Amino acid sequence: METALTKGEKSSQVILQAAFNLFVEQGYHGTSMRQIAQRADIALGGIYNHFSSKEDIFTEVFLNFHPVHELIVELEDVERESVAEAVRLTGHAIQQKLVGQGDFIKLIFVEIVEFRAKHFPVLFKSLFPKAIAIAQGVFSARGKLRPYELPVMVFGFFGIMFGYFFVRAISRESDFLDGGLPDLDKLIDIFLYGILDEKPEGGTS
Amino acid sequence: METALTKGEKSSQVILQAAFNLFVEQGYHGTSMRQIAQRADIALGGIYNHFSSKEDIFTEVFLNFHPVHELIVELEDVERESVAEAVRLTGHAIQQKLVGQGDFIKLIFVEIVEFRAKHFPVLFKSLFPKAIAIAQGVFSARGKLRPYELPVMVFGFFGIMFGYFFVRAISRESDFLDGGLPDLDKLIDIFLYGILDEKPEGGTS
DNA sequence: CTATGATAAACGAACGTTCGTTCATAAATG
DNA sequence: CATTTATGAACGAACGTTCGTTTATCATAG
Repeated sequence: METALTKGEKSSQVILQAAFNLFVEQGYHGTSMRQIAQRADIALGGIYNHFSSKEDIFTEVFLNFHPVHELIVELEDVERESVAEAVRLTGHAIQQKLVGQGDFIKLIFVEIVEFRAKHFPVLFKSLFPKAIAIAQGVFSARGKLRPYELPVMVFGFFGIMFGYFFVRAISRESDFLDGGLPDLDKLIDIFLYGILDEKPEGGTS
Repeated sequence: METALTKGEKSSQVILQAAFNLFVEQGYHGTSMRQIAQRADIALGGIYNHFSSKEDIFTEVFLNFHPVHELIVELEDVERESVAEAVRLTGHAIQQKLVGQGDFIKLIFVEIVEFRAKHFPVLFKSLFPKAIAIAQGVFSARGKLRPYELPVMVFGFFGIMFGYFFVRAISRESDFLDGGLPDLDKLIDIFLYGILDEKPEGGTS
């Protein structure tokens, strides 16, 4: 047994994973402690040995138990040969990390609707400095840019990515698009044409 | 009294409005029938004279009681002198209708998370033909376009708008941005640079 | 290597409360 | 007066949490 976790720590992780899955499947108020207990294979009362309340579990899940922290670390190492390549690699890293790891965006929906985004400032403040540094790195890579302020470009890129995730989240649940998801690379290309002063090299179309 | 509504119809509308507000404030499972009754100023049991269940209320709210239907009608009349102007006017109309009328986007979050988007195909199918017609009209207005497929451009625009609403929804609840919302016109400009073969006239920067 | 005992963890019945819904009855409507 | 609408008490089920108890864990003592 090479696990460095005590039994209690192991149980906490199992509970958080079960809660994460249930929260994105049915929301916070739509998930009961009994469901969490059942999916974590732990007795109902046992949960309270590790967490003081249901909301305590959500707070822990929202602040720590998701892939955004790993994502930030990965993005710090992204190649920055040119703006176009930096943006493309960043987009793909986000897609792989957030889409690959299930419906992370839905956890944010839960936070906004069921908690009025009250935990968000805490998460945001812990990510903000690193995110700004990454953005500056990406958009100051070699390449002539139109004179947009950094936040405008960040939100533009952000919008393209979240629009993509949003459509994915809906169409995964009920595929009203006949599987016709938009091509992320083409969306990124539109963004690149939008911010670059000249045609970006290596486009998809 | 010039209202053409019977007492029952009037009550139905009051109930739907109360439910709409509560659902976007606290989600579906976070809202109780007693809260709806109280805010609509109707006795608890009286609700069931108009709706057969709590979910029936949500379905009605989600499919009919929101501003998207009016929005579609407005968009059909948008000026289409050039692609740039058509896109800008469309963006502003969406902003005014959806942001002005409160947090409509949060109703979609509730639908995705708490109902797994199960009502979405119904809404989508009722809007799809008109939406396609509008999109074709907007993007075939006078102006040379890069050779993107229509769905790619629609989703790109959609993403820009969605990202804007998303940031608004978060920062309205807990203003972690110090009120520094992105400028929608600049975001639309990025999109226009992205799809147009030449500089769009009348930009903001 | 085993025995011990304090602590940590797991258990599931039970508590008080709130939930969505129903019901008998009364009031308002037209 | 027949029908629609409003009322709020009542129902059983489900909720989050607590409780007394049992079981597991693991450093230390023998």
